[in-house]
Amino acid sequence: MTTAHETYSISDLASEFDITTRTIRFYEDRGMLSPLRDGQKRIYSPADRTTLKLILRGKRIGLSLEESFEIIQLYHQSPDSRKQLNKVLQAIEKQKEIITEKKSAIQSMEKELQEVEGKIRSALNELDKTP
Amino acid sequence: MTTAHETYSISDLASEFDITTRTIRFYEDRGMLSPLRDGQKRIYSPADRTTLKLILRGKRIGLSLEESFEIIQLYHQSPDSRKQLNKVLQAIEKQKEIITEKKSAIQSMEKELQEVEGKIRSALNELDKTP
DNA sequence: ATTGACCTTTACGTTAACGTAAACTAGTAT
DNA sequence: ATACTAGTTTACGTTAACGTAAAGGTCAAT
Repeated sequence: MTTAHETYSISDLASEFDITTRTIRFYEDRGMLSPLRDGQKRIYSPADRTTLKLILRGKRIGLSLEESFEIIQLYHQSPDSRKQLNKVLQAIEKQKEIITEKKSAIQSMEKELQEVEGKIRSALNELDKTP
Repeated sequence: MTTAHETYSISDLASEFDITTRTIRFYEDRGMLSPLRDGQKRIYSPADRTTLKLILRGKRIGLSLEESFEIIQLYHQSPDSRKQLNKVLQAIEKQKEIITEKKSAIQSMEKELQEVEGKIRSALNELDKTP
């Protein structure tokens, strides 16, 4: 079974994720992407694409690039020693806490939005009763 | 039944939420807080405190101050006309979509973190088998 | 009356995360 | 040959969200 070995140009990724090429180069500057080169041109692998996806997903839930990068490094790394493995486990626990905190913030917000919605809807119902 | 009518100084709120007074004044500058005054001093009500809490919660899930403010205005407003009520309903739907999007981003991230954790744990188990 | 704790306004400085423009290159199309 | 399209580097500019003084007011306590 061979892998497709797909590649992407910088504008491929830019248009797919609706960002500018400047943004992608900026992430590279920050050490978060290291695409291959065809002469001068950057060639992105599926792994690069995944990295980019993770960065953008992190942003959407309020992670800084630095924080997203920490998580990404957890993926792209295969530690061997017990010591290394345990370090990674600790890092994962830390990230899970952060995520848990965000989850609860979102849940509160969702709950309150629904409360407000309920009030609005009953106000509308009142208006319907006695027009 | 009387309400306690509690008040807070700026540093009360700053220390409670672990932010600086500068931050609180900045939010006021942006029109998100409008505390009463005792002479020069700012006096914050429980409603102000709630507003601040909502701002900070918004931040934690990646909302800009502007976006948080939109949500806050949904709370602190009591519209009367059917037209107004429907507008608010639309705004709520919009916010719920945003929140839903963030929820799914968080869930993906949580899921993947647990996958990585699983791999690490089984790698540790392997090491335990043949030491 | 002076120290200290807290408050105020005003204003320039900083960081993250890009935006924007200039000047250049390399391949493709007419 | 020329023009177009997509890419490149370099570098100054911008916005959001505060940080960090500076200079001063107010009130209680020593």
